[in-house]
Amino acid sequence: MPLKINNNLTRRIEEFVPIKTSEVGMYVCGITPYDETHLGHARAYVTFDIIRRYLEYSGYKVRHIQNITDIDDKIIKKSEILNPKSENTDPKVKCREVAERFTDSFFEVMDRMNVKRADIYPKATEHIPEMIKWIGGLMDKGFAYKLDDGVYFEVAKFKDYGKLSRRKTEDQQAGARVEVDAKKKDPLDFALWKFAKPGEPAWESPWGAGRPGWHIECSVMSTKYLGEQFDIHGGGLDLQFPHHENEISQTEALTGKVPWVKYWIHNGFVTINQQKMSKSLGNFFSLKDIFKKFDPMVVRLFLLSTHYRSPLNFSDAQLAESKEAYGKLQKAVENLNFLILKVPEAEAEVEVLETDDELDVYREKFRSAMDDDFNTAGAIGMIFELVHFINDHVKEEKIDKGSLEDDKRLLIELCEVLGLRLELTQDKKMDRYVSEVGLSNDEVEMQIKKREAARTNKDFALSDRIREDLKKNGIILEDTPFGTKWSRHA
RNA sequence: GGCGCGGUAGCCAAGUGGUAAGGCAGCUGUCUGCAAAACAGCAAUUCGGCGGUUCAAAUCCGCCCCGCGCCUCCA
Repeated sequence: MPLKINNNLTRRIEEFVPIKTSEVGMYVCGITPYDETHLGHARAYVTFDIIRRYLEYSGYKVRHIQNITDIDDKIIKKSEILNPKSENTDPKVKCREVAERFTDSFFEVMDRMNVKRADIYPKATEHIPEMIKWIGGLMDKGFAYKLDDGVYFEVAKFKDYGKLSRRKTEDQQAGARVEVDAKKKDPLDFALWKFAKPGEPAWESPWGAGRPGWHIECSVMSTKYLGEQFDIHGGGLDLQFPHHENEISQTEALTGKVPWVKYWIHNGFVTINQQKMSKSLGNFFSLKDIFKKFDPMVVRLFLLSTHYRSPLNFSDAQLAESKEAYGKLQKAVENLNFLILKVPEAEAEVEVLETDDELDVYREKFRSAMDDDFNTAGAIGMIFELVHFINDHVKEEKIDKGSLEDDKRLLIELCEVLGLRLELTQDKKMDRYVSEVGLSNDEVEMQIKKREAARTNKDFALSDRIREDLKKNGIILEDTPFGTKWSRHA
């Protein structure tokens, strides 16, 4: 079954056919680093991480570019708040400090969420000469004009304006909520270059010192690293208009190559109490705060439990559900690890082969869910069906080590496509546990031996007490036909 | 005013014509010294409402109700 993608440009589910046979160029709109990364950002970047991972799983080589808007009004504003005003400090340096601080923080939380790094993270400030060249080109072609506060793109000159967001200029209530700049030829015209006010960071340009407008960087940097036409461009749904619409206008106006981008993908919002989580409403939760309560993998599972285009409502109760669900996945692996150590090799080759065939069914079901516009919710359902199969399989009398290893391999494989680590987090927990509480593996094993002796002597009061004491220290004991299994739960 | 998303069990959520995945919570049973985990079973006779098309509709069409988003910086 071929991969199908909901293309926001055509508003259709389309078969995915990249421009080059086996390589995919993907550009994702990145952050403006002026504040902590929040759950809404996480949803966007986890979504595109899944798209990238699944494309790679499907055999494509993916070139993933994600920009960092390291200069803009919000960063300037923040630099003035964070640094007490000082005439001696270079505004560019002040802005860079803000951008670097929050960029570092962004990478830290994304790494914890197991989001794969893009191939390149181009920064706006490092592409100023290219942007100036583009703006000059647009001026030469008659798509741009200069006012006393900047250079603007003239929307009326670009006949396809609105093709992504399905907006007609005349239908919009221009100035409904934001005052229209009377000097602009049309309220929809947008800045390509903004002239600097005193004290603002500025770069020289043929039109005057200033900084780039918001949209130009994405056109310039995406085409620089992916070519004048490429496969996928994505970001949050809130970027569709005006940001992506404007990007299309200026790019296609300049290059004349249509379509600039073949597939447009937008992820839905995270909401709180059914309202959009956003900086402007102030109802956002930073990932760092969420991680104080929930493991990053739990957050990831939570984000993937809804299709990427649907709204996703955030609440602690929902995350708590995801935590339980994630625990069930971990439990299955723990269980397999335990049994793999205890169970002998297969006697008959035949049984192993049968298991392989059965496992393939789950892989195929998983793939067909993912092929359907990256239906992670469906794919997770399939993973749980596999877990169910494994838990059932494990109870059979004739289980052998080889088929248990096959079970584990597939479970890990599918979770890995979704970026869900099952074992590593567990290891991290153990490290943390040992360093914080100081109960070593050997000490736990010793307690278990003591308890086993007590059970043999039918001293259940003692054995239960040992189990209780360990539980207070986060060690869970479970008795199985193969002996007592233990695990740590932070 | 324009454009768009959604309404499926107590909660979350897949499913776009063939008779309701999965997760969480709950109940019953099996297993266990007791637990835990797991497994088995129960739980929506039904998919916001009303009509229509069809042998067949959560899925297609029409109308209506409700929640939300974009049109402004935003992932």
